[in-house]
Amino acid sequence: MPVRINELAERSGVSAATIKYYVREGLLRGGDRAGYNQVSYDESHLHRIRLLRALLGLGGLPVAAAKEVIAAVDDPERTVHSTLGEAQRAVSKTSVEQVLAVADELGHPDLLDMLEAYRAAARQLATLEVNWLGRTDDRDTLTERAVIGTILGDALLTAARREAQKQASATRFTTRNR
Amino acid sequence: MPVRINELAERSGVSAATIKYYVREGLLRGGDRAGYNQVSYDESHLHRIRLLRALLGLGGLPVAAAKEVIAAVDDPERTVHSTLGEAQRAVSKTSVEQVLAVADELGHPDLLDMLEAYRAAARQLATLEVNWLGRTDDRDTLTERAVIGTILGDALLTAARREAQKQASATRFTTRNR
DNA sequence: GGCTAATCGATAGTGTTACTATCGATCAAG
DNA sequence: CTTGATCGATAGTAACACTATCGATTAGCC
Repeated sequence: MPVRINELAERSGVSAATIKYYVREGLLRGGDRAGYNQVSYDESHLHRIRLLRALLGLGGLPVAAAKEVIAAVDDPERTVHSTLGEAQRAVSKTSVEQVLAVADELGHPDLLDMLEAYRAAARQLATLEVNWLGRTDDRDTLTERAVIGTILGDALLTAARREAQKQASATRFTTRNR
Repeated sequence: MPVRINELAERSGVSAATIKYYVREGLLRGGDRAGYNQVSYDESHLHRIRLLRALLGLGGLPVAAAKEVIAAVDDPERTVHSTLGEAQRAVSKTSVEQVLAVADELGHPDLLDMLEAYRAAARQLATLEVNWLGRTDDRDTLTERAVIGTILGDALLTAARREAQKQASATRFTTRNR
């Protein structure tokens, strides 16, 4: 179902101007030419825009970082492992060491005491995630799942954490003292 | 040890101009007046700047959100529970539902299958964190720990997750196929 | 006492990011 | 044959987080 830019804009929920911008920035393939002012977009463009919105919105990636992730997904030479690495690099803002250093500076060095628990939980989830990834055999789907698992997984985990904290804090700090 | 703005700038690592900006924006108390062009800052200002940098840097909060968190920390009327809630609100960008909806749109509705595992891990950590919080009795320290636990904990968890994923992906995708 | 350098608060300017709007040329569709 | 959509190029905008400059004043050193 080939469509023109305005319909693509409607379906994807981003403006035509923004689609042009994404094409300019190399985030999105241009449509297929069919005359001087006729270019047609298809399902694949729609899907890509949705992926982009997930990276930029939920993932909070800057456009430049999203571009690199997209490039990794599109590169048929890349292994799943290296695509996943690229996705991780894109979302990495801080290392464990940096976080602990800041905790130290703030006078709460005992944040370190929780590190092992965090690591254990992370290991457990990572195993699960890698299995989730591998549910498909198609290489393109697999690499896409790698970035989705990284980006959406991050968002999902922090959202779940907030829910759990809210719960834990409620039982701890409202039923008893303080 | 009362100091002037330039020394505070040096010690904290942010410029004098930025300190003035933070004061203007209500993120930082002004120093104590001691004459027309004499204002002195102390340890508490230094500590506050470090907290700010953690919120703005590691936490990635916009200045406006950091302001609200700071206000909650400073409000003696607030319970720990509500301060923690404020910190969570500030970092919340997405809910579990939103993330799952996006996964659906992208053609990976089975991300849902991992939700329970994420929730279980989150619950476990949340219990730990709340205990960690409660290691102090001082109310001010307690509320500060609430925001530090939320913000730095988020950063620490995602960093640990990346480490674990890297590991898991390496053993799964480089030793065998693909 | 005189001079230099620092400080004050106020206001204006800057660089970056992610779009958004406008343009003239061209063409599809009714 | 007219109307309206499209094209790519270029310029403009809004928000954000600072950063720089200003004239008035004064601390601190010789």
